[in-house]
Amino acid sequence: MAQDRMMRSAESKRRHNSEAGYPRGAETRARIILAALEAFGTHGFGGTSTRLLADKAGVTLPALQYYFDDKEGLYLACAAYIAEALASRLGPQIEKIAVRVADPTTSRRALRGLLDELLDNLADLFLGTHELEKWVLFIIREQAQPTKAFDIIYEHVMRKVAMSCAALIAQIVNRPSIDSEVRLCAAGLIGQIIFFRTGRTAVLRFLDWPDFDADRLATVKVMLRNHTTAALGELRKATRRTP
Amino acid sequence: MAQDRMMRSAESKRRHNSEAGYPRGAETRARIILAALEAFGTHGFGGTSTRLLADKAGVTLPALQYYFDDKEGLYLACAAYIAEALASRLGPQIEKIAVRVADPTTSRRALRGLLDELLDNLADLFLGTHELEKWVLFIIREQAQPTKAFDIIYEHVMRKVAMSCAALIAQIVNRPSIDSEVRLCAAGLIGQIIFFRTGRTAVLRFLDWPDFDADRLATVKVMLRNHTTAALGELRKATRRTP
DNA sequence: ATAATTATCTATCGATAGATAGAATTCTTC
DNA sequence: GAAGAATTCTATCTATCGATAGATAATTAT
Repeated sequence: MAQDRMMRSAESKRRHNSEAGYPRGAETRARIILAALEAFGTHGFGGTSTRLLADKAGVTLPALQYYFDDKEGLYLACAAYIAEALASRLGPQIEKIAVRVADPTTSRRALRGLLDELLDNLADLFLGTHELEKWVLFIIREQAQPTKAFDIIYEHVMRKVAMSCAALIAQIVNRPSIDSEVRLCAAGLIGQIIFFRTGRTAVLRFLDWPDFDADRLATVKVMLRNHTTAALGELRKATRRTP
Repeated sequence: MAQDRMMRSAESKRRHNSEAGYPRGAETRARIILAALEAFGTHGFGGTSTRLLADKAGVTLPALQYYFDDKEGLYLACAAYIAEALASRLGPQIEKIAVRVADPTTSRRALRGLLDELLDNLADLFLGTHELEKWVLFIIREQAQPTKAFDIIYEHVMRKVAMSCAALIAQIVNRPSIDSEVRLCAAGLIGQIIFFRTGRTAVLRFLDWPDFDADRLATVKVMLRNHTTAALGELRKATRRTP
């Protein structure tokens, strides 16, 4: 029995038993993650102290170790939370695209519509003002300097979205979706959106805009759509040259 | 006289007299900045300890306070260094563009050539492998979370580059360079390049590339050029609709 | 040469970082 | 309502943080 405790202690120092918990514990855990998401997004991992995290979450310091072992554990839990939240938000659309792409009767016009829908959705997600806004900062930081958290978000969300985008483009220009140029095009289109978020400060200053309000976001979307049309056109031209 | 010393001490705690220095001091100062650029870029401001900075620069801790007052002062000095380095690297090209844009006899084809040159240069700067590579990380971080350092870099470099790009586009599509759509187009084109750097990890993983080597960088540049052609085409079309 | 200035060092400060032990409390279950 | 598990607390540890004092060495000016 003492042996048993040693074993248990050896495999994990965690005191919190994650498989069996009281409702109150789960709520506290969630509260900590929500607070941490904002803090990590705003100040980064190094710039956020555990005491600040505890304060924002309305808990005492040891609660963090109790639920997440250590600071990094909490950080990774935030990444997992984001990955799941985004996956559940984008999942249906991605599945729908997979179905329509697999269906040979789907018209090119319909595929293009799905692509616009996907990019619009991403633009709203990254540039619009909503509850996810704080999380985006977390992702942006991970892009700039990937940690383990990046792997989590990439595998659960980014890869799927990019694949989805590439599949649509591939079908539209009649090429395999593994094609480098197709994937490069997908990356470029998605990247343009992401940039307007990562480079937000610079872009807004350059455009002399106070913010991406609804009207201005619409203007950006128009530009994105034009670029999509243009990019697909160029890609199709290239396809005809080397069929 | 004692009064005088008090006054001097009050106006600045800095012991290092920046206007009059020995050559050796200037060299040490430069060495610290170079080391700090890499460290700050890699670990961020909060993640870099002054002791690490001192070690990397081969100086002792108080040297940092001696030359830069405090950690933040060193950080801002890094930003100023980057701004100047980039300005001197891109300055000639920007001036050349200004001259050619002001000259009404410059052909549209020539303007397009200048635009491609500018974007190619930016792609090399941000995606190519060279001595500036470490500094880029510093900028990327500032994009994600702007501090005072961002203002320095933006005003000295980004604004000028973006203005230059917008001026070229404006002239090509025959619109004023203050036009929102023109600036948005410029931001989009530059942004695409920046994204391939900020989102480097994700992009490389998605494309299953190990790195942006010379060949692959060339492929990216081709895509950028296609997008430029396409974007200008769309913009000109829009101009004809609303002249 | 010597005085003044500039540069660098050793040693150490107070503050805060992340983490933990162990007691006290709350909740669930029987 | 008592036992036992889960949760939260107070108090504290050690390591490291950025910063400074004050002495010393190096360089230049007179």
